Amino acid sequence: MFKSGNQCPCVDPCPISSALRLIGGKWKIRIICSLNTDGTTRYNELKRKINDISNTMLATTLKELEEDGLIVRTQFMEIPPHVEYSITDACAELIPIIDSLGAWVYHLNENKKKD
Amino acid sequence: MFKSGNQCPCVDPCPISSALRLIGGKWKIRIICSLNTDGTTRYNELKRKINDISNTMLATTLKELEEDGLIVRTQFMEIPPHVEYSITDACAELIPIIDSLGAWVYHLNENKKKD
DNA sequence: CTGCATCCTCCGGGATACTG
DNA sequence: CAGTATCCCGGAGGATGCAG
Repeated sequence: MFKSGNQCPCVDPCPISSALRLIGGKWKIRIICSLNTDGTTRYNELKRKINDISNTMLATTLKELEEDGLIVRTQFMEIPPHVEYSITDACAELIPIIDSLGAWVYHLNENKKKD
Repeated sequence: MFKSGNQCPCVDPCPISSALRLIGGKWKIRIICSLNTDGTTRYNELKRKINDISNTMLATTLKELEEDGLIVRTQFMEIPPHVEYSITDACAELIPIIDSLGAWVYHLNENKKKD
């Protein structure tokens, strides 16, 4: 198993690179953070909150996140259509990790200002 | 300041997206992990350890990592040239974070197998 | 040994229009 | 409302050769 505390094996598949593929790309973090902050959200609501994202990218990114098990899609059989998205428990466990990533970058930039 | 524990502000510049830009791309994690595991390493040694990387990508990626303050380049004024690379303290602080990312992906995949 | 210059390919991502 | 279909472009990344 993968023991936390180990160094990256630097072999394929590198688990860290796998993680970066899951949350990489231009929009995934934005979507995850939005769903985490505001909870369950509908498609068009999400589109309004995440500025400048196109339908193409929102739809394909949501599909990828769902396939990777990071978000859940709930479809209500109504006319007009009604679909809701929310993060999974696995994705919730990711939040503190990416949060510490943000803190790390903050400190990195603070130290650069001193130069 | 950026307080750990906060949600991602989902505004530009998102600190998490900034972090992903610093360590994203095809080779950065590989290089960081290699330098972290093996310590100070010369250019060609690095090229041998990181399989399939071209000179173009190794050189440009190393330069980016150096500009971002993640690695240090030490040049010895010799003929033939002798250059050594190692991670900075700031980069060392990143290791446990990306390590927990790896652990997170591992558990994500384990849970998928049960389906 | 440690790179840089050049050229090329592929695909992430955007614009626009259309649909059940 | 919640997406698909289609076309397109720029930039990340690869191959090869040259240089100090």
